[in-house]
Amino acid sequence: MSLDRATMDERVPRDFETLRATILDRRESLPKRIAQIAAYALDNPDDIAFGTAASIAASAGVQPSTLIRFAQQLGFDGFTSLQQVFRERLRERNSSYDERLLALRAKAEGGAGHRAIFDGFVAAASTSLNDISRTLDETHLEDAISLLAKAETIYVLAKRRSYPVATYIAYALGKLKIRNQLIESAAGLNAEMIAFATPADAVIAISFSPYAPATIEEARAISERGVPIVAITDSSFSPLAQFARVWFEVAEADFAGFRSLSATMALAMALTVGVGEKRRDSGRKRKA
Amino acid sequence: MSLDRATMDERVPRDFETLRATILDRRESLPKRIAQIAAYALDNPDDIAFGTAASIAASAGVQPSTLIRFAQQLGFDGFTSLQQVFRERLRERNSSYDERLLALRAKAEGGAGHRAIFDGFVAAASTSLNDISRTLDETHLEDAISLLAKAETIYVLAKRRSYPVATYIAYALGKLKIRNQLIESAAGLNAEMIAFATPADAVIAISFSPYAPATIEEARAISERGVPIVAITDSSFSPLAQFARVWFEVAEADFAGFRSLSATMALAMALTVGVGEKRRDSGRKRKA
DNA sequence: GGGAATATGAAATAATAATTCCAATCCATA
DNA sequence: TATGGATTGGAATTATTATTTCATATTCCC
Repeated sequence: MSLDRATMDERVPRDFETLRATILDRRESLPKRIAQIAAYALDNPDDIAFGTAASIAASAGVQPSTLIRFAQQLGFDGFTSLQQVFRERLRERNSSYDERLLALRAKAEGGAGHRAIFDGFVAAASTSLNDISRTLDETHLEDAISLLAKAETIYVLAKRRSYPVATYIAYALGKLKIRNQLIESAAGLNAEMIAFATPADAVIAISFSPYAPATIEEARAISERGVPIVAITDSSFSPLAQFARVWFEVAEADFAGFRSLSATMALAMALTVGVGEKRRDSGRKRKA
Repeated sequence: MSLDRATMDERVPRDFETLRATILDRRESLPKRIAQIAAYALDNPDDIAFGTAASIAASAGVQPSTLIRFAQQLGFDGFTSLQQVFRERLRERNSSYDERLLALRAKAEGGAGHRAIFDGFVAAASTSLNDISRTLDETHLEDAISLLAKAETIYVLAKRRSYPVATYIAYALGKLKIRNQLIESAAGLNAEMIAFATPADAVIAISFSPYAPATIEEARAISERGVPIVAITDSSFSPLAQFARVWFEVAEADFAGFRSLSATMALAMALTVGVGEKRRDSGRKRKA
């Protein structure tokens, strides 16, 4: 009976996500001006974190007192404690991209737990994506897609660490109804498989140091038959590069001895979908 | 003759990097207490951004007046304007990551070229990594690793879109000399393969909506034999979740109809390497 | 349409925080 | 070691900012 709001009401949201959820939840039932400041808060969280009650109120087009009522309605005892939540968010969202990576990597290297391992792989993947995004050569991409789009059958060649990428390419090509053939080693019939390839086909070959000898050998064999190769590899000294018509240099970061595949995956998907689009377009053109 | 400091001195550093450089540059020539607060500022920039002059001074072990002198020595007219620089830094930092993603995604959606496709996949991968990094449940990770580390043989079960992850897990487990078996569908001997599994083994199963019927069916069969399952899937309604001892919810962003695998890959690698570490540790303990 | 409950605006007040000032201390140099 | 200048500590002062209060407006329900 004598329990007041603060005691009987829900707990005060202590982190931004909870706060956000609470606000969205109550949106309908809030008075006009309070709703106005609520919307402003979610749209401009940085302003709430740094501004003064007066400046924020002015930007949102309300009175400072309304801002304080808003905070109280959420269970805080004033604007200041509401603001803390917005500031905490900025601290934790520790996130210049680079700094977040550094933090992740530091945690991964310093920390001992399994979470640290996970962070390490996330950091490696992010770094790789970042790198390739900066360095990818657009003309190479166009060239590779043109080349592959003309192929009757696309052969996909990769072993060991790169094999997952090959299977994903094969999956995606299949989905897009593009004829393709994964050169697998299980049955030992690779040589025969390669013998079917003609210069009207094309190959996507993927290999990173230490280059799987089988990949190199098969790439050589297939290039000698005049089949054009698009290679994804990690340096210009790669043996794959010398057989390739077009090749991409992808630097993958590693963690705990395992390199990320994220950049290679992104490139592989871009090639695949790019070929799909190109075929659709030229199909349309031919009909038109 | 009548030119005062503010007029004749160097420009006031307006951005954090310049400020940082300025401080580092003068480090040697600063008086003791000022140097103390300078070091503190570079080490704890967030505290400067959010704290009050008094609280910061206390943390750094100096008087508030020293803090103000420090600001003035750098050319600011007081602590407040120095603080602005630290706040600005946080603002820009935050937006940079999100804005970069937004920019990428905008280019990907707006742009027509093949580069746009590539950007789309990079953005999808980054988003996924970001999400999983926030949402991953650490206790699940520990539970899953413990469970898998005890297994005699780890079975890996995934089809179609998830298959690349399975092959990478199998590759990595092999590298770490952990006995494992990829449940492949090629030869149609899956049922027999599953029949070898015992409760002393464990399974990593991966499936996303639309769930490959074979994966679900095999997961059911193997769980009925009492073999514990660690599942990676995309929602609590996933049929995989009901068979699993531990399961992870991974939300992958998609682009052009193909979902990213980057988050799943990172998690898969963390599990794999985590198991490797756990086994090494307990092996050591047993010997000791 | 009238009246109570609720919401809002604006200014007064209280709290908090930045800045200044001055005495005390430290340090280099003669 | 004495002396002047620079540096520092701590309290007084000033400025800024949050909060409260109260009068007014709006809304909702009977």
